Amino acid sequence: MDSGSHNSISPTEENYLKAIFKITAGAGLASTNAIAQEMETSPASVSDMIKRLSRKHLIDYEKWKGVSLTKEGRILAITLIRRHRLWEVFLVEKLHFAWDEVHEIAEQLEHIASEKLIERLDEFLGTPKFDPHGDPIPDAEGIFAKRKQVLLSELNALETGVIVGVHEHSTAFLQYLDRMDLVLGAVLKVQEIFEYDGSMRIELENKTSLVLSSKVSQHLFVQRQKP
Amino acid sequence: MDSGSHNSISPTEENYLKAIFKITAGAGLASTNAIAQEMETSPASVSDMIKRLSRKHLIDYEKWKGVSLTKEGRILAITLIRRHRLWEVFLVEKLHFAWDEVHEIAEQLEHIASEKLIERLDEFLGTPKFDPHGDPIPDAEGIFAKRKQVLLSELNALETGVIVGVHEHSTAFLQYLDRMDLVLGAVLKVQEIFEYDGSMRIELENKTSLVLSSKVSQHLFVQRQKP
DNA sequence: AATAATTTTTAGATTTGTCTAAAAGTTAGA
DNA sequence: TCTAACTTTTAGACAAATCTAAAAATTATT
Ligand SMILES: [Mn+2]
Ligand SMILES: [Mn+2]
Ligand SMILES: [Mn+2]
Ligand SMILES: [Mn+2]
Repeated sequence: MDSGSHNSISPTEENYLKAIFKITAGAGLASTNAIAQEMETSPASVSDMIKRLSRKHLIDYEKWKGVSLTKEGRILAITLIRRHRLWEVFLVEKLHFAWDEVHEIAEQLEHIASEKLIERLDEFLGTPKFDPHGDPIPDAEGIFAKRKQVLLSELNALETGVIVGVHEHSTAFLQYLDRMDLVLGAVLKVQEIFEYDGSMRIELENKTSLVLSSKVSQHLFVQRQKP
Repeated sequence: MDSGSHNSISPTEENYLKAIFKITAGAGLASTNAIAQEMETSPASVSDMIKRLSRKHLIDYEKWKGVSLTKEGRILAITLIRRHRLWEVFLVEKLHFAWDEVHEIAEQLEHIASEKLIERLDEFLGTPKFDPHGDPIPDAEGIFAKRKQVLLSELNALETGVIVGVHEHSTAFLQYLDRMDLVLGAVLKVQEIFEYDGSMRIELENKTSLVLSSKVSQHLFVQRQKP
C-alpha cells in the first residue's frame, strides 16, 4: 500500500506533492514562492510544509535552495495524477458530467486511499490512456502515454489537425470550446492566418468556418493529419 | 449545497453525526459514552465535539443530559448514509468488490461533497433501494424504503424465507455467509429447530442442508414466503 | 561595493481534533 | 441518606495546518 515510508500522508501533503510535480515537471527545483502560488497559500505555510515533507523523505530540501521530489515523492505525485484523471474519465464517461465540471470533484476523489479501488476503476473504464481534457493517464507503473501533438497555433495555412487536448483548463475556456464545437476528436483545417493579430480562420468537418484568436490557438493541442 | 448553516462541516463532524444517528436511530438521546464507543475515541474528545456540533446547531445539547440531532443534523446524517450505501452499491455492482470489502472504502467516499455527483451516481446505478448488505438507501428526500422482514431466528420449522439483509456487518460474518452460499436472494426452508442450543437446520434451493448456530440466525434478515 | 528589492525563513497565534488526568455531577446500593 | 460506582466535563498538552508580521538571506540595481 504505502510504497516506502510507513508514515501516512495527508490529503494536504498529497496536494503539495502534486503542485511540486507540476512546477518541476517531474524533475528540477521548485521555489517556495512558486509552490505558494500554485497552492494558493502563503510562503510561510509552504516553508512549514517543506520541512514536513522533507522529514518524510518525499522531497529533497536545503534552506534557501528550493525543493525537488525524491523518487518516492515522485511516485506518489504520479499516483495522485493517475487517480485524478481516472476519476475524471469516470465522471464524464459514466456519469455524463461536462468536461468543465469534473476537476473540482476529482480533486477530492483523488485522495481516496485504496490501490484496489483505482485498479478496479481503471479496468471498469477500459484502461483509458487520456483524460477528458486530453491529458495522459499514467499507467500503474507510472508511465505516461506519449503522443505527437502540437499547438494549433503551430499549424500552417491549409494544414489539417485533430483536437486532442487543451493547454488551459479554466472553466471559461472549456465552455467556450464546447460552444464552438471544438471538442476532443474534432477535425479542423486551417484556412488562413492573419498576421495582424495572429488569429486564424479554420473550417470544421461540417463546413462551419470560425475565426479563433491566438489565445485560443495557443491553448489547443492538435495532431497533424497528413493529407 | 449546505442545507441551512453556511458553516462547512468536516469529515470528522460528519462521522459524529452518523454515529449519533445510529445510536438514537434518528430520534432520542445519545450518551457521551455511547458516542465515544461508536467513534472509538475518548469521552473527553466527545465532550469537545459535542460543543462544536452544538454551536453549529446540528445537535441539541444540555450538559449532563445527552444529545439529540436537530432537524438539520438529521438531514445531514441521512445524506451521509445515502452516500455511503450508494457508493457500496457502485463498488459491488460495477467494480465487482465483495460485500465484505466495501465498507472501509465507502467510509471515505461518503465524504466527497457534491450533490450533483451523488444524484448522478444514483441514476447511473438505477436508483437502488437497498445496499449490498440489504440496508435501505434513503432517497434524495431522506425517505428510507421499508420492507417486511424478520430475523431468521423468528421463523418456525417448515417456514420458507428469502435472505434480504444482515444485522451484523463484520468481515468475519460476511465471509462466513459467502462460504455457505447464504447470499442476498437465497431462498431457504427451516427444517428443524434444536431446543438444546437454538441452532436450526435449513435447506437451500439446491437441496444443500446446513445447521446454523443461533448467533447466525439472529443476524440474518429474511422475508417470509407464504407457501 | 553598497543599497534596494525580492525571496525565504522564523516567531508567535489560531483552529481542529485528539489525548490523559483530574474534577464534578449523577445514579445506585447498602 | 450517605457512600460507592459510574458518567461526564474540564484542564492542560500536543500535532497538523494555517495565518500575519518580522527577521534573515539572496539577488538585482545603481
Ligand atoms: Mn482536473
Ligand atoms: Mn484533466
Ligand atoms: Mn458500510
Ligand atoms: Mn452497507
